[in-house]
Amino acid sequence: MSRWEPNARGRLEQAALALYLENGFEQTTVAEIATRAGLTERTFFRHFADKREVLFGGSAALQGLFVRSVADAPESASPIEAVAMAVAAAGAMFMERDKDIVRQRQAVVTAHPELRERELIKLATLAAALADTLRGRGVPDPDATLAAEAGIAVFRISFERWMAEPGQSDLPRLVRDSFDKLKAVTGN
Amino acid sequence: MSRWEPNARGRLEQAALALYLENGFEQTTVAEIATRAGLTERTFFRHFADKREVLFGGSAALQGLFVRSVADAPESASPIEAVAMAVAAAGAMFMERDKDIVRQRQAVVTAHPELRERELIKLATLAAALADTLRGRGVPDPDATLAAEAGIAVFRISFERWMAEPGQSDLPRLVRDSFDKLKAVTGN
DNA sequence: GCCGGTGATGTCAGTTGCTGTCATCACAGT
DNA sequence: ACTGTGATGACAGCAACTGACATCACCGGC
Repeated sequence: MSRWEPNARGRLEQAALALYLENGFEQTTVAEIATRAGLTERTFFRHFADKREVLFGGSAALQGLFVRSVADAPESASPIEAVAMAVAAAGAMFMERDKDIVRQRQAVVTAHPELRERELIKLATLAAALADTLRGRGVPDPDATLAAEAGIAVFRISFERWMAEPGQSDLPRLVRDSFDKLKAVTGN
Repeated sequence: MSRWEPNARGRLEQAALALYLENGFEQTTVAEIATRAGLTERTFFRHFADKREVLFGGSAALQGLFVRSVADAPESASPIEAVAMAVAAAGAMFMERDKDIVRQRQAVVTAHPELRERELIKLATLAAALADTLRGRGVPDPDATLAAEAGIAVFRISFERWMAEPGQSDLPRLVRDSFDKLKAVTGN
């Protein structure tokens, strides 16, 4: 038997989500999270920069998927098409997960402004990375930034609608619909 | 002579901006800000909810201007046109201010992730208010949300470009250009 | 099979953001 | 002159976060 139980980070994430759901974000203390995970407060801060970050462990992987999708899009694809493919791919990724857990996490985040702040900066960082990848494909600014920001906006809106729907609705399809709506709204 | 110097709030705002510029955001303590303003830490927190909020005193007025502009747009205006008018009006407002101070404030905000978080949630709130006003004009979702989000994205990008330019460039014009670019990028 | 390095954790003390509570006292209205 | 009010100060306290140092199973080399 090893000295420590494995997956300390995962245990902290689970404990945090559970406690945030049960008692609310501000009411739960980092010490409580750590204790429930069988660790100490200091160890929590070795795994996560702050009390909010524990809910955003997956953002790096999401950004990687986004960036790879844009980079791998066919040369012939326009900027907005490349972005749309990436957003659809990200949507597909979310559909592979347990929707209840995704929903729980999202409920906590949207219920607490401090967590919404963190989510917004994650999405902004994602948009910046997307724009950067587009520039790498030779797309000039402001086109690159605009396409990236528009893509993230569509992603957010589609994700929200997906959460709101009860069954196993098709997220990539919602994404495509929202892109069409955006096209219509911006000028036709 | 009155018991207290007038404009405590304004003094706190000035002191905070100066200290954030001189020493950085994390390095300056609230006690220092209060002392420079001739007040106490406790009084700071009576005027501002937290250490970040002191830089965002103008956001309520900005949101008011946005919402009023959309509400007052002619009935014949499409959602995106109404939003574009509001963004242009906001741009005009910024041009009436001392660009150096605006630039200083923005430099501090963009240099510190915590402050960027706060800025992002202010803009998100603004977008939500905008969407709400559009719905009040009879625009259904997701069109209202998409138009609002697109408008805020354009605002952000135009504002950034305006900050980057040296002279007294025309912000409302940058806004119109960005809207045209968005239209082109999304495929129209 | 022992041995020193390593990495994840624990312990503890300290700073700072932020809050609750009560006291103070110029000012305005009566 | 009397009293209520509002902005402030004073003080105590909690929780987030950090730095410094100790511990000790495990791993690789010998």
